[in-house]
Amino acid sequence: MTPQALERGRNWLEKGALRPTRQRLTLASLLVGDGENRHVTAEGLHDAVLDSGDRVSLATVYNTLRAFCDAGLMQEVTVDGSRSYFDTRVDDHPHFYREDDGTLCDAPSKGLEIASLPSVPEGYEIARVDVVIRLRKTR
Amino acid sequence: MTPQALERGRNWLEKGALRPTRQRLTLASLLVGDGENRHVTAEGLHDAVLDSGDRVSLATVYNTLRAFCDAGLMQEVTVDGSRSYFDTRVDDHPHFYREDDGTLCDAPSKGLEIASLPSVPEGYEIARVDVVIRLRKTR
DNA sequence: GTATATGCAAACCGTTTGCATGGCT
DNA sequence: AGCCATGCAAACGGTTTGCATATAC
Repeated sequence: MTPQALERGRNWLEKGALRPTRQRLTLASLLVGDGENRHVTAEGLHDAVLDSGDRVSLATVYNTLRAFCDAGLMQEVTVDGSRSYFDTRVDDHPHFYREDDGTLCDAPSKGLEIASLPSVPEGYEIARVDVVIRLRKTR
Repeated sequence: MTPQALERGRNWLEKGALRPTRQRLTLASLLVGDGENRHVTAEGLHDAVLDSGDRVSLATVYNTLRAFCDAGLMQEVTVDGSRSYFDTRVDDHPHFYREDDGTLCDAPSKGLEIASLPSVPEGYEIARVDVVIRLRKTR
């Protein structure tokens, strides 16, 4: 955990008006410490914490990821019914999902062009358009 | 359960090379008996069975929906981490998801136009493109 | 007769919650 | 001091599974 990563984590928490507790700083640094977008599962992030030598309970990882989402710092992405993914990038953008290893990553959004959207039923408006491009290994 | 619905269910099972047991016929008739596409959850379909006066165990509903998917008769659609949806329409098409009541339905695919797709990572090909248009009530 | 499907209840697994403790401001 | 965050373990809900029974072919 570099000082810079910690600093980035701290700023990020501030942006969400969340108190910089030890656990939140640990998670935040792992998530945004290098300035890259990240796609994690609760379990995966928990493992990453343990690997880094720190310790945060799994329940707190869940609660904290939820708190990050509520604060608008992250976004929940649904690609696989059995697990939730959390994305540090919060704008509406397409994802690649590798079916072989369950990995999620950003798809270059410039490549995707949606020319038109179906007309929406009366009384409703579009909250978000989720695009998941499922990838399988070529054999 | 009309004779015609039963007949449709029977043909549908045949298409998937599945034995026409009482339970499968019941489910099949409810799913394709009127020729319309359907989007169901296991729980919802189970309720529909009970409402129709028949009886199939919930475990069998789950197992049978899975069997239908394996046979290529249905498709699993992931929109909400907490539940699985099953769709009788098996081609690649966009969905409307009403966030207020958790209802899933087909979006008119003619309305959606994807002009171009992001280039796919080396060694992978596109298995499917899932498009879920999340709808919220206008207030 | 043999393979396969069903039902039940128990196992399962990711996630959430209640409650007592500890830490931030 | 007061409020909010944390940890643990237990609860939870949707889904799957093991095994004995029943059914299609």
